[in-house]
Amino acid sequence: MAEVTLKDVALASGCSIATVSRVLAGTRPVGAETARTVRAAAERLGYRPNHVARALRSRSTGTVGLVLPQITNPFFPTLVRELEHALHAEGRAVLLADCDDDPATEAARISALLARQVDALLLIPVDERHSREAVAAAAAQVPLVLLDRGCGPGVADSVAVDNAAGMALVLAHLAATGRRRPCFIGAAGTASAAVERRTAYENGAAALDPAAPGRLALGDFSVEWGRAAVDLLWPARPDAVVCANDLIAAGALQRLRQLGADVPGEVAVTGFDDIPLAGLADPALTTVRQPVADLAAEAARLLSRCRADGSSGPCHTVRLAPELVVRASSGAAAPAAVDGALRTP
Amino acid sequence: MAEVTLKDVALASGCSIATVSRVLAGTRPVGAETARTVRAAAERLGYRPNHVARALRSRSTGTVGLVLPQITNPFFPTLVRELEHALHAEGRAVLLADCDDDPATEAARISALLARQVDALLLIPVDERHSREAVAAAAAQVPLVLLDRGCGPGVADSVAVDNAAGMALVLAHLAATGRRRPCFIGAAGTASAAVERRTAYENGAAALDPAAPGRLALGDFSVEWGRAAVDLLWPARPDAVVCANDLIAAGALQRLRQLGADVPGEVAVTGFDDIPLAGLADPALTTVRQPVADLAAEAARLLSRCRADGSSGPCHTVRLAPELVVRASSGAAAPAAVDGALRTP
DNA sequence: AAATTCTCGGAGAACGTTTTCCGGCGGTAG
DNA sequence: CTACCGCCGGAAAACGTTCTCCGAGAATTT
Repeated sequence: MAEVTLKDVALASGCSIATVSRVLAGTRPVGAETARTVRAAAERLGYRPNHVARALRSRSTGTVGLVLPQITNPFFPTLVRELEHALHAEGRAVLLADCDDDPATEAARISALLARQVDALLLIPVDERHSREAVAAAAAQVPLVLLDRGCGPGVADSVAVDNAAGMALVLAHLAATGRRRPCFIGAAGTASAAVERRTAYENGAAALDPAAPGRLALGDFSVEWGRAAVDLLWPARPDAVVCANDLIAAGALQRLRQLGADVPGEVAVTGFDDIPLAGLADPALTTVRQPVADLAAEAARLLSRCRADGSSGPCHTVRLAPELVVRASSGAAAPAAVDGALRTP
Repeated sequence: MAEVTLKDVALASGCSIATVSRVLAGTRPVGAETARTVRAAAERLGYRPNHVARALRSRSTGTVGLVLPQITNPFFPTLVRELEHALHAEGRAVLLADCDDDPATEAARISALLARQVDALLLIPVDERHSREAVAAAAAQVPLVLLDRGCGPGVADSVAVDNAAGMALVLAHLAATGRRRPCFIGAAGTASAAVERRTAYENGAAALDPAAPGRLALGDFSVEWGRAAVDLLWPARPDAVVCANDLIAAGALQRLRQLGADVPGEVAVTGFDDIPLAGLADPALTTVRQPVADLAAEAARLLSRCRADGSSGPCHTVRLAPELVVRASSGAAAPAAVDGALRTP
């Protein structure tokens, strides 16, 4: 049925396969009259080019692999969406791979994708260190852009949000609204987002309180850890809980409410990423919004670019500016709570 | 570099291309000695089969297209994850397409996928009615399994949760915990999930209160609508708000809290789907959990099956049983609130 | 007017597989 | 000893494109 090939069109239009290909692909000028005939025949027969054959011959499949740690991480879906749209707009298809947060699975997925001759890879590494080898190997074969998280220096092009700037926005906001005893709930490990946000906190918090950089707890990027960390940090009665991402913040918020703490009166809570959940939390979460659409656009741009290059040149690292989104969770502090002396239940 | 072809292996192992292909693909028995040599040569040279060439010759790309309305809908990521894993386990790759909740985009994505010669399609239709034509056309070309939502009778195989059973579980639970004046916030339109959940409510709620089926508000599956609908229904002082999905329930919960309503003392709230958000809401949301992993497994199974068939046979429709997850939002009703007379602020 | 370039179209070789067909070789049966 | 039937291996034809040559005629230059 739908098996109309170039040959059929050629036969129907009375010219050669080569000519038909040229007309349809526009690779070379062709006589106006012939072109018309060919196009008419193609239309009439309902010709649809066979991408597989085209890929075999032209050594380009028009697909890019998108490898990510866990699609269920609520930060990723919006990113995936933007990427899918940006790529589709260029006529490329997206091969999706979910790594289950496991570097071994990640390596397997990468080589599966490579075996399928993807033109390029978009990759959010699972782990800065453990992903490195597989990523470097892949980068040697196809254009590869790292997203959101880095993967060691000089491995591949990368585009991410400026985590330090984001954290600085948060701290400036807290300072401006009179918070003086912040603490930090972050993630351990070597993932670049974890490291950058943590050190940005440590560097910036000292301006508020020399002891502040010391008040931090490191776990992972989960709601559960947010809950647990509050139990560790709350006894010190901070007036702000700065979280390394929104999931942690959601957990912290939940636990603080359980403990009867007044947010934001007594203690402010901030997140990072601005996932959909952030606006729904109670109180709504002050957070740092990642410029997801720009991230995707930039990644797509880098991809086209490093395909244009031979393959050489140093790695480009693009950092995009985040935006502070102030919501209820960092609203006005209760005036009485200045020194933590009197606190209403 | 990585351009090792069958020809190279053949040359290195001193036998023909055909033999190498047979050894590596295992399509035909081959002498033990030869096989060993070939395998050794392949190993040594680091041969990786070219999936594109294979696809061209064997007319099977080993890819399936996954088309969904909006990856940002929080119910989908877990489903996508399970599907990706199930498919990858069979050695198939997933081509992802996001439709932006728009039937026209959906049609475009479907034909793009078809042009790329996907072996099959997994599709969550945007709209029961508007998706129909494109879906039927696609189903004529490749095996196609509908997921989560139907698309009119007899169009294609489909696997979904038993929405009626899920709603029945909710109503039974509400009845058992003494709720007598339920209301329903649902979605308008013809999407099968919307229709099935709505009619299941209408049928089941009459047992609690003859007037209950009348208390419903229809909008869409969003948080915003959940908020808005509460303003419509709360004046009638229901003692349970049954929502058609978790997003609506989250919005309803938020608005009810704003209005000072006591959940669950005064009014219970239930959702549907059990998205990650449900456990995080305050109070945690009672909801109906979809058997996502089973859904994915069943879809994968159907896919392999209808590929085995010629293409004929009637459509199979698989309905999986959901599970009620009881959380705080439908806990014990306040004993005093029986007739809505006295209500504590 | 002859020589050169330019334009347009066709024949056919790739691309890397799978698969069909065929031929040789050893064994068993006639 | 000849005929037939495995078995195993090779040659070569697909699969549907793209792209490189080539050649014929028209257009331009010398």
